[in-house]
Amino acid sequence: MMEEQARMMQALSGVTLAGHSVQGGMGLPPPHGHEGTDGDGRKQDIGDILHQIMTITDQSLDEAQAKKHGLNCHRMKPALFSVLCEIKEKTGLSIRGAQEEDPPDPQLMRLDNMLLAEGVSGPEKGGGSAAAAAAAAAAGGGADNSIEHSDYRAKLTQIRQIYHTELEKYEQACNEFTTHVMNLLREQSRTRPISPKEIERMVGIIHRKFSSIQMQLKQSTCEAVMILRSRFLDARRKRRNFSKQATEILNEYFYSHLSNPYPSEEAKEELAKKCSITVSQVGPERPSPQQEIQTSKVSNWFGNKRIRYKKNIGKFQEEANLYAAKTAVTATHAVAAAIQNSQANSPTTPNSGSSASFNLPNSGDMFMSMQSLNGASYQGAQVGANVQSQGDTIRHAINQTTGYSDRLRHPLYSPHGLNGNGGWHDAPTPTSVTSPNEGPGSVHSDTSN
DNA sequence: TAGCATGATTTCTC
DNA sequence: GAGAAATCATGCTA
Repeated sequence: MMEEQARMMQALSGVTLAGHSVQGGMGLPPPHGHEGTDGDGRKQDIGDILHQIMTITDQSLDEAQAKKHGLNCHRMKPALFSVLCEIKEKTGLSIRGAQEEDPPDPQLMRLDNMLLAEGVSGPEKGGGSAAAAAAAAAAGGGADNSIEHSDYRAKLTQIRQIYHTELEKYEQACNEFTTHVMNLLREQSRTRPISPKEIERMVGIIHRKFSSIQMQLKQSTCEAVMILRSRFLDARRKRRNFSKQATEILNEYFYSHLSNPYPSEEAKEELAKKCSITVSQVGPERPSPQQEIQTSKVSNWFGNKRIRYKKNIGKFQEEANLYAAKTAVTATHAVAAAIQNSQANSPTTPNSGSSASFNLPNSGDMFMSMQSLNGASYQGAQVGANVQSQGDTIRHAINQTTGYSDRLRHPLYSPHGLNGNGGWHDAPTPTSVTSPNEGPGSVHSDTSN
């Protein structure tokens, strides 16, 4: 430091002051009239001043204050000050030259791009829609995942809000600190050679420091988004078993349509609605709409069931028999009740039975079984009005119950729909899918398969 | 905790 | 795009 000052002193004795030589170039009037000795006098004067500046720190506070005041009022002060500023500026420029041309930080660019892509930074447009859409595509469903998406979006919005709040805070703090430092430097510039450029430089340093803090914020925000994303994707993989009731409904449908276990979209929706009661709960929380079985889940279930059934018919035989027996009993009771009902009521008012909304057996299986139940074809049974009426009522009654009537014929139910290759597609597709007695709430079997 | 059950996902085919 | 088949990953139970 002392060496530097000495160098400056040395430089000052011959250096230019804003382009002019010290001697006669300062615009300062010679203190005394003798040209020959004036130069030496001024040099001595400047030397004195510099000596005083250099030794000011060695003195007591009071002495230093007094000397400072004297120096401030010295006639040479403005000139000397500008020279010092010039020297500082020159040295500063050489240091700065290397620093200023910083290439954009690739790490920062990556973070910025990611935040933009995730919808955290940049204009708000339903934050993270791209990510959510990607996740939706991965899930293989559209609207089915809307609930999860809304959760994801809600959490992303939270992150976005926190990010922007923190960013604002940082910017505010940066501005406040910058203003404070600028004021301080301006204040000090009265006693120290601080040029405006130097203040600018200082501001730049402060901004760089604050942007490094911002980078940390961006980094942690990115991490939060990644965690959220991975959790969201993991959540899709998590499963909870369907409730017993739901499984029974699905099984009933499956075994009643064993010749063609491909529910149509409507059937899937209906089944989804029917099964939406719950999925089995592990915790104490109550079922939410999120837990409702959706049509895609129904598709999954049927896909799994078909495959597993086909792979191990023997194992599922028991289950099939169980459902057959169970529903056969119900069906028999229903038939008996229907006959009784039809006899008690007016013969001209058929279909006055129950109004169950979910007619599982409105399928080819059911229609075929009706034929066998009547001991003749359905068409052949239409002999008289009463006969027809009774036939309709019985058929309706069975329709309203379960439709495992084909199993009434077979004490041990066999999967007649499976072909030799183990596929269902070549199975005898029911000729009539729309049973003559189809109700508005009935579920169709998918004939496209 | 192992082994089975089962819902979800991925890959491939038609 | 729907379904088959394989596979993954979690839930459940003995």
